[in-house]
Amino acid sequence: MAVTTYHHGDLANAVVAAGLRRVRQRGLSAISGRELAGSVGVTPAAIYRHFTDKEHLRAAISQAAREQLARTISLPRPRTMSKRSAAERFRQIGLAYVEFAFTEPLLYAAAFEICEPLRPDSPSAWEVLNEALDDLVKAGAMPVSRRSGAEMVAWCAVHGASNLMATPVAGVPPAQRSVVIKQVLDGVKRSLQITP
Amino acid sequence: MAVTTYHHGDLANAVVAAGLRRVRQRGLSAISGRELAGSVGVTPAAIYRHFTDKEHLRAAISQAAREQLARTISLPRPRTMSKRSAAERFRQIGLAYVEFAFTEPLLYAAAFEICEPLRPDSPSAWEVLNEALDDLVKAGAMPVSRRSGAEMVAWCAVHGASNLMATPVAGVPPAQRSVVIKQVLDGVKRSLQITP
DNA sequence: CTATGATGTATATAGTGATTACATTGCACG
DNA sequence: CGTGCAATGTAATCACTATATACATCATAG
Repeated sequence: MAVTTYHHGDLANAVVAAGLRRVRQRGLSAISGRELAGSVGVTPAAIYRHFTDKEHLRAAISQAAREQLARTISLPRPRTMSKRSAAERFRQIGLAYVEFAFTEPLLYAAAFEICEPLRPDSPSAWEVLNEALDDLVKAGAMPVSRRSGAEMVAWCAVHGASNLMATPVAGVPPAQRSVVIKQVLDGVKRSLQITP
Repeated sequence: MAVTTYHHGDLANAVVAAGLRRVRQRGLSAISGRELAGSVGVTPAAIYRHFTDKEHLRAAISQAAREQLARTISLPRPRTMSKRSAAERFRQIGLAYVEFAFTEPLLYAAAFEICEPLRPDSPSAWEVLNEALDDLVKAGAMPVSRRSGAEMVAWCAVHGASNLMATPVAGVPPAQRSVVIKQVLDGVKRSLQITP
């Protein structure tokens, strides 16, 4: 295999991967097609063979960030679930979500900065959440009557918390964040009448 | 007063105002210093007498958007408040928040896109919310024990709902939005044990 | 008045997204 | 086995943008 080939072979993926790396440091709005092309060892115009637009490129990167978030919150799912383990897993998923927003704030922001759904190639965060809620009902840890719309109640709370704390618009000192998260998660639990 | 003066007189404010107009249509990431300067009838470089950076300019516009949001949710506050009216006002504030995110999605997004706090010159949404919560406690519509951290529980839910529905990352058809909002607001009410 | 600092202009540079014409190459089909 | 064609990358170019510097104009304090 030659050390350098005229054709890259996997430019689209390579560019998105490089884009993700860049986003983690400078944010989605700071990426430049030229710089990305350079970092992959390719001419700027080559990108336009794989992405119609810069917006298309950014959308692909945003999509990749969303998939990374989804993978992060896809906690292992035991075959049989007790009330306790279902509730615990649900909580852990929420924690993983805000933790992702914390440790990778720019990546998290990028994930929701563009939402034109280029079809995903892995289960979305939305699907992970719904599965966990179904498990709660199946395990008897949540009344069926609360199931409808529960995704939104839960996601809104967790997503809002992540948003507000990842970029400090509210004056929440970092030391207090974990207690805020606890309050929010307890609020969801109370609101959805999750029992154990 | 001459029809045209060499000195504009109020460039900083004029540029931010023009920026807000632009943001409502194309979003914060689409503003260009040159175009803004042109639309105010001034040379591009003139902006840099008032803003160090393009980032500084964008931060000022974002800040202005935040102030507009805060004004929108600053509903009139009756002198004396019953349990019912306090709870009702609290709910209306939440509704006004998501409604703002709905009717001006790009402005709303811009408000939280940059959060370096250039000091505001009007009460923030945060302050409006805290005032409403204090009123709830004073009116006896919410137990004091729930007051601590209540801002976060409420804001996270409403902010999350606004975020998720203003840019449709979740597949929520517009017709169902109002019922989702109702569920979220009811969830907050239940979580904070607001009584009437 | 007048000079001085604040504000706007003119001009220039480097980097950006995008388009075009051309070069190279892998691969399907004879 | 070629070989020709479509896919992919390159070179050169254009219009636009942010930003810096030197200069013009003005408002106003002394």
